[in-house]
Amino acid sequence: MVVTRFAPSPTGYLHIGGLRTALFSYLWAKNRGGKFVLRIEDTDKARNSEEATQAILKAFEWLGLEADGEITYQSQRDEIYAKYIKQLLDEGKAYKCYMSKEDLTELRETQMANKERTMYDGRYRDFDGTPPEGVEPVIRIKAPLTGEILVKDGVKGTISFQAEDILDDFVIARADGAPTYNFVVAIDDYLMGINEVIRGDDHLSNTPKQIVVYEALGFDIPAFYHVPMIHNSAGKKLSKRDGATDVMAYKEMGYTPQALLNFLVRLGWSHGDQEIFSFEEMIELFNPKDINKSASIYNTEKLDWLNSHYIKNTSNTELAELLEAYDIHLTSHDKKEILLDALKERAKTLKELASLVTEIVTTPIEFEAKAIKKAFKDNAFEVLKAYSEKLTANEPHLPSDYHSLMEEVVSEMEIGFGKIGMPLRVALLGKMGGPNIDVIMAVIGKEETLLRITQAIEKNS
RNA sequence: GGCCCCGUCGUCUAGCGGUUAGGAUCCAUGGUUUUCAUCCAUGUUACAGGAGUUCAAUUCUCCUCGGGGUCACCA
Repeated sequence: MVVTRFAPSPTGYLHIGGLRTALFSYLWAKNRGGKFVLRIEDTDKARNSEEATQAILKAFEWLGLEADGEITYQSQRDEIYAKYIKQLLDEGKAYKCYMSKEDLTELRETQMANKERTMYDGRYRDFDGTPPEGVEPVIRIKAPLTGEILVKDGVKGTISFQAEDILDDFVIARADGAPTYNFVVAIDDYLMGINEVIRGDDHLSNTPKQIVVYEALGFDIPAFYHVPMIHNSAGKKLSKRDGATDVMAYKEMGYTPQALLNFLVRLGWSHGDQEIFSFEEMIELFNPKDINKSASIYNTEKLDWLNSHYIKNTSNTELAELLEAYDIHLTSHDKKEILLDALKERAKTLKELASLVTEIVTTPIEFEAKAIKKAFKDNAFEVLKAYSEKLTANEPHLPSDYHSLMEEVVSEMEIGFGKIGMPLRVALLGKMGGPNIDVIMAVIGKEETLLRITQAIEKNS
């Protein structure tokens, strides 16, 4: 069974890049009928926070990505790691290194000065003398010093590293006994049964080290898929400094989970020419072998397009519910269908949709100068008054009712349609643009329409 | 700097030796619309460069250039 994972360190909110690799992992697990598990890498106590973990979980919940099984917290697994450290020590595959931090720094500086590769010199690798006083040792793993390490990657192909280029006896446990990242990752992935690792390609150069751990412990090596980074417009790795990378910020901006997921799945992955994917289709069609090799630049133009697409294709009932979050209460409005049908094709985000609704249901307080100049000229007020009289004498309900009355005025006064449309529009909204006026009137009703016409004439006479 | 990865329209991408190099987005223009938006149509724009291999290279190889990632007792 395929088991994939997402393993964030809880140092902040869930960001776009993390979400994409999580999505890929989730999709692949579900495609294979396998499991997607979550592991919180919270070994760095200074930088981690419980709020960050909760923020990540909340984002997952919003997007409908549910992890299978219990969440694993590395901070609760010290005993497990200690056991494996002891095992390697006992087997002579790891050793205690008594080199002080100062000596290490000095060594590194010397190497840098000589333009050599900075690496541990292995001075305690075969040490069997008396340890120096007062130094708490770190544990180092005996890494192969020569030979080739192959990383079989499902995205990039097989990558060859030379041990002498990249490896030294790296630390697996700090002086305080805390295990290090490359060590625990390998152990956890193995113990959690993870056999397909999908992660950012910034981890590619860590992989040989993890392979060293896998091999020292006799673990099976999982399949790796290193997905390319998402870059900012400057072409650099997307970071929290780039703004708008908090997944939950997209909720606040009025994006739907469906649009965000669709946008992200197409960043670095494609299925022919298809652009729109339902969640079910993503699961059915996703395969990590189709992931691109090259990084992509983060640009939200397409997200806006997708979001408006999904808004247009969302039922009015559901939209009304989503708008509750913006303090717009339409769920029991009798003209809900008419209103939302007219507005949903003009909004890129739910937030925009909310403000469009507000614009219509709110009586205008101000009138745009440009609009007044263009609409309230000639006999505009005469036309508006004529329309008011028509309204008063009738009981219109549907947009078509209001429209018919406009037609009557037009034909009786022998004017063009624009002569009534424009002034009426500005009287109703205080500005140009917007949905059909008959729709607006049907939504706000006869009384409100009359009121707005009256006030428009009063305020602009 | 060492090591590793990458390089098709501005952006997201299709392509897997022979294509008028396709789609989407963006932008522009036209049509529809009383307005705006939607929608429809049309259009501009790309194989980083240079050597090979081949009858034929966007596609395979090498080099150059460019970009990125990574080099901790962080994860």
